[in-house]
Amino acid sequence: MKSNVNNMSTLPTSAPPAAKGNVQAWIYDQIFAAILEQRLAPDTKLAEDTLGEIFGVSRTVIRTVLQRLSHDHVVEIRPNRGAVVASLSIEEVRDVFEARRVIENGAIELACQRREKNDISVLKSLVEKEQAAFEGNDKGAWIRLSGEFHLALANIAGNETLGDTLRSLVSRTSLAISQYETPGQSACSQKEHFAIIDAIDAGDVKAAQHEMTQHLAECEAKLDLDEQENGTDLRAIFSNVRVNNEKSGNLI
Amino acid sequence: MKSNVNNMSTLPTSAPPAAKGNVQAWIYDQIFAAILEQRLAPDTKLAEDTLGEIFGVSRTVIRTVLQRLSHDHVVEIRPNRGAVVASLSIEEVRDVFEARRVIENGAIELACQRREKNDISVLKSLVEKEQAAFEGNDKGAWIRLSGEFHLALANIAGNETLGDTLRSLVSRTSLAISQYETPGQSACSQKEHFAIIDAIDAGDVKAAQHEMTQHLAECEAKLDLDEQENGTDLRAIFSNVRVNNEKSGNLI
DNA sequence: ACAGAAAATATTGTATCCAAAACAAATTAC
DNA sequence: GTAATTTGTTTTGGATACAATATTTTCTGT
Repeated sequence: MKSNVNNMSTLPTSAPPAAKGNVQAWIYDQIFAAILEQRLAPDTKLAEDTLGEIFGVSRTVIRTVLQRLSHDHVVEIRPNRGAVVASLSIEEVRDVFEARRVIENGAIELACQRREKNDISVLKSLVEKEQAAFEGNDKGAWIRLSGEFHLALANIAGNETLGDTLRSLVSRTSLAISQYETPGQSACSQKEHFAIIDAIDAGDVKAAQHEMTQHLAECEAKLDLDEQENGTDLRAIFSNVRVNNEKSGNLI
Repeated sequence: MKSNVNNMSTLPTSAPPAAKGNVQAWIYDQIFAAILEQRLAPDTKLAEDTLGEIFGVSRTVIRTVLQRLSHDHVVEIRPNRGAVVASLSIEEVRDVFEARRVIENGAIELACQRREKNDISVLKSLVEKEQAAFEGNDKGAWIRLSGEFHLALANIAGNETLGDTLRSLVSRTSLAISQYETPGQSACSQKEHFAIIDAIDAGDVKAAQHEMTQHLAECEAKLDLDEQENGTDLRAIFSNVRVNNEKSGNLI
């Protein structure tokens, strides 16, 4: 009842259609995976009717799936205006990384207390798979496996609540990457992952936390998070400009 | 755009019916508040039809609301068997408190960095309201305000993601209390809240974290979390008993 | 030709309807 | 009388129909 391998919080993969009755879960996974693997870009409209036709179900079930996805912060539902693939503001991306630092360092503390013999080897084999995907240029698999490593870590911590929270944050990190990544910058994070594993293996909480903090900071640094022309800031950028329209006609 | 007072993650209160169009949000708040204030006990069945009649809407909107509540882990939806007020296992309660320790200690670190002049007084007035509710024996308000304090703290930390996560955890804590509280044990947590505030006011991260850890541990200790006869363990408890039915007739 | 208004179209929100599953009751077999 | 099966009722899951709200297109006046 308190094993480390059951009920693991995992990321959706493009699994087979599943048995009957699970259509809903299957569609959920399909859309989720498409977003995480960046086949659906942020702000893409997700019309209920269209999706219903694609998956051969009515709007009803699409609607519940979209609601679940919006709870995961992976799609955004705007009242009366439908759902779109979520788009994170720079502020939100910073928050997500900060939250991850807090939660994952907490998870490390617990993982060091509760780790069992073969936990470390499980982690290592995950990172090896990740490395293979990276070297094979399978970006989708790489992003997914990279997240899977962090979830496996939370899993060793043995706290399902914390694991679920992290799952949501990891998904949003993938979204953030697809939105803000800088072209050539996909460096190998596996080295950092191995460093974290080694510190945990040695039972050195502080060191592991330091590596994790470092790792997350590097991930964030690889993104292009400089404030630039967003729709909302357009006004500020052109604050010096004064145009002759009827409302500001008395100025200048 | 980065104020500490806007977009605060808050607990639902029995607010007025709201404008038109927001019926859904209103019903959500009504049910949520009823659960948090313990007017709806864990495992209470929440039939779609009944709720629809009560609130004068169709099952469709009730279903949406129940789905949202289940995302918050406040109700549980069992496939083909409807929704009930969520009931936490002892394991889950422990996880929730552990997760809160991790997240709230992280929030304290951030709050100490980012606190502004009147943040402390806001916290203090919240705890004073809490004390009033406690002394006035208004248990519903007390539980809500007690949670509100923790959310205000996360709010000062200025990380909305962390705040949302904590909101969910605080709700589940209320549920845990209603399920596992020991009769006479509702001691005043206000003293501990004030201690946390003072430490933050002094900018002493370590001390504040220590107080928080202590506070959460005391809350958890007030609950009756001893393993006892759960339905699942009945079999183990009566493992010595052998009854004469056709299947075990050959034994004894 | 362009801006604004108005009509047409498309999409979401809600209610209702039907099918499938779960639950409760009653009947039957032993 | 008890256990199991069958029947009837209730409740959920999903599809469709209709209403309300956006969005797009067309039309009109300057």
